[in-house]
Amino acid sequence: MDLLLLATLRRGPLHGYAVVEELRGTSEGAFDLAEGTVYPALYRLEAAGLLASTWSTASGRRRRTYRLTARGRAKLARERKEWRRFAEAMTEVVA
Amino acid sequence: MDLLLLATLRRGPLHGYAVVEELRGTSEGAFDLAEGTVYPALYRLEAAGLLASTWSTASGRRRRTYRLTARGRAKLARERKEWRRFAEAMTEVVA
DNA sequence: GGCAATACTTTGCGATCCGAGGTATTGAAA
DNA sequence: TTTCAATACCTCGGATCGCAAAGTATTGCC
Repeated sequence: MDLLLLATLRRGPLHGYAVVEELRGTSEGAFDLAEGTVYPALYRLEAAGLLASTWSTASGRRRRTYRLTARGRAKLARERKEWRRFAEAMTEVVA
Repeated sequence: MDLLLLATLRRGPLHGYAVVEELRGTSEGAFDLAEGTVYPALYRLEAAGLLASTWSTASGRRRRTYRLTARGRAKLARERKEWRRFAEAMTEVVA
């Protein structure tokens, strides 16, 4: 989840709902994450200092927009490495 | 976990402890799973009818040897497909 | 005799995913 | 004009699960 969210925000800030839709889109439905999953995960990442958020209003709806912090970018880099290592090991075992 | 264990047993039966060692080996330490993880997972898979086990004794030590059932093989095939789909989606998002 | 390795078991904590329900606003359809 | 889908957020509770930790028992080496 952490990697998923950090990666989704790597191209620029997005608000929570947009993150959900982005993930539904780019993964062709493979990651159809419930809001009850994504929102708490975003809070967690912000609490950990990996994301920062700001409130705004667009067409009468309040939005909370998240962006990567420096630590978030560093974490993303680590997580990507870890994912590659994991995927390789899986391929090795499952092959 | 399920995929990991089913895949490890696809070449033939192994007893629990051997499964742990096998996973440590083929993944070059990437999957250093605690026994408290593997044994309960094996019980779960057996309870689900995906594995079957038989007791034996080798050099004074009792062993529980697991093998894939027909349903286990079917499950393995499904899980492999699912893994590939997941890995592709991850690559798409993380790329 | 002691200690590492083999082999299996159980308990309990912490993390986390998700379904389900809730609030509020906008805009289009009926 | 009322209703409903879509947008956008929040929160609770159940269920699962990985793992650390501790325990039992045997063999075999030092």
